[in-house]
Amino acid sequence: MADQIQLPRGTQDVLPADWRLRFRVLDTARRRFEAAGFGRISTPTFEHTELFHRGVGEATDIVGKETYTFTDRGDRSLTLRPEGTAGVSRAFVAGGLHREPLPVKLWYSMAMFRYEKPQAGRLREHEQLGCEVLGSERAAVDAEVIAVQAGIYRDLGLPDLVLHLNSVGSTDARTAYRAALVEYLTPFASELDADSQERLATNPLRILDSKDPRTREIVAGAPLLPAFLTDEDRAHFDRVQTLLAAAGIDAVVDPLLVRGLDYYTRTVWEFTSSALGAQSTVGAGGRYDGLVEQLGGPATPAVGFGTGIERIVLCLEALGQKSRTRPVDAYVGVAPDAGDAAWTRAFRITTQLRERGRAIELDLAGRSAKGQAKQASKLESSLRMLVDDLGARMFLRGDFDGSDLPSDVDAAIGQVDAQLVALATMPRPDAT
RNA sequence: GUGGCUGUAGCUCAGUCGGUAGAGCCCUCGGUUGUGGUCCGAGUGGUCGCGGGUUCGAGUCCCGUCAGCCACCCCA
Repeated sequence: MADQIQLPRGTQDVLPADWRLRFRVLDTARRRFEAAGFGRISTPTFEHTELFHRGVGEATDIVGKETYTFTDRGDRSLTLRPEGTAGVSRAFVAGGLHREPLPVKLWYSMAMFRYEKPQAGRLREHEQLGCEVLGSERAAVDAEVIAVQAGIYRDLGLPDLVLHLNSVGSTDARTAYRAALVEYLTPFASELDADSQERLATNPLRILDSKDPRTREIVAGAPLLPAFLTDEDRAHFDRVQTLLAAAGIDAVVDPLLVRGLDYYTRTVWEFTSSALGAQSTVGAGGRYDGLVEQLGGPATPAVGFGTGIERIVLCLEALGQKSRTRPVDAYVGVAPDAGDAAWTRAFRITTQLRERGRAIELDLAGRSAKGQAKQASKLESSLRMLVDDLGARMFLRGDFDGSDLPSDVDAAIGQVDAQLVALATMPRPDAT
């Protein structure tokens, strides 16, 4: 055998068994989004590199050191999307959605790419589910987006979730705060950890997030962002909290919460779960009132969130949850010593029952009669057919002889279908 | 990017002091059973992540490398 080709680092195959839980996540999200009036959107997997530089910010880790950037054969610089908001905002303008009744509500589920050191819950290619609402600065939009996100988690039954909430203020407030923070921190510059020293110049707000003990001591005495919020910012944030409370959603206000992307303004939040370990963020979001304009569109306030599907699945698995496959309605097998006529008959029965919407498993493995019976049981089929050259017999669970089906295929199918209807209205007999 | 732990069958793992690889599950077949559960038996399946080194001999010891995991970092 030739050498096996390994998975690229930080990627994964999603096998049928994995898809069962993922489908549940996607179905749940779709239901929640549609109930709230969201339409689905997809954007390209790669964009012009400039989109992320301008939109997300060159000083951010995600764009500064984690992108997959390449030059294509036409000498264009392209980047695999590391997050969803920039692309959706671009599409909002390019697709003329800004001329539709505002706000426009969009949801997506798309792969994201970040060159990071892989760990559980941290992949180089991962899938993010998320939404963006563009065209309204009302606090009700922030609260609605958070409520949809919380609703998805609640429907899925995610354990131990905590919503951390903060307001980073409007652009003016942030500029003023940033200046004050730099002024406070500069005398301590040599005592800060290396990363924070660098950020003093590039992205001082992120220093608030540092876990370095000495940096934290210094940060403890720093001016706090809430003091710099404008009256409008404060009123907006209060309103968001009031609405969340009205929706029965608990939130912990965390004045040190700062998000890693440059475009956030005002409300920012993060859902964490103790089930996840170090990568504890299940999903996070925020308002980004300046982004669309920065990308060349009309001034458009907006809010959104993203949540990692793999991390949700990890939470569900921590609960010991496994999703079951749909039980098959009937199992069709061909008698081991039968010939082509029997296979043709079995194939007709199978395809025609499927036309009626039945889930039918045809024994393509050519199992023994006993093997067929075992397999039918494993698939939770309570009805089984054994087809030979002359006709077919139908067995119910525990049935010894089976009953002969009409040799006419259409009549046989009608009889099987009627039996399935009858079984559906009866309690399923338990295996003994 | 920094530090640490771990890589043996499709899965979960055992493998002693270095002596040419095992179990359970899964899958297929057979037996038992008023026949699809139970139980019993058989079979399929592995260059021990990969590459070097030490040795008469390496799954086992050493070095490198790749990958996963944990913490940092970052974040969903």
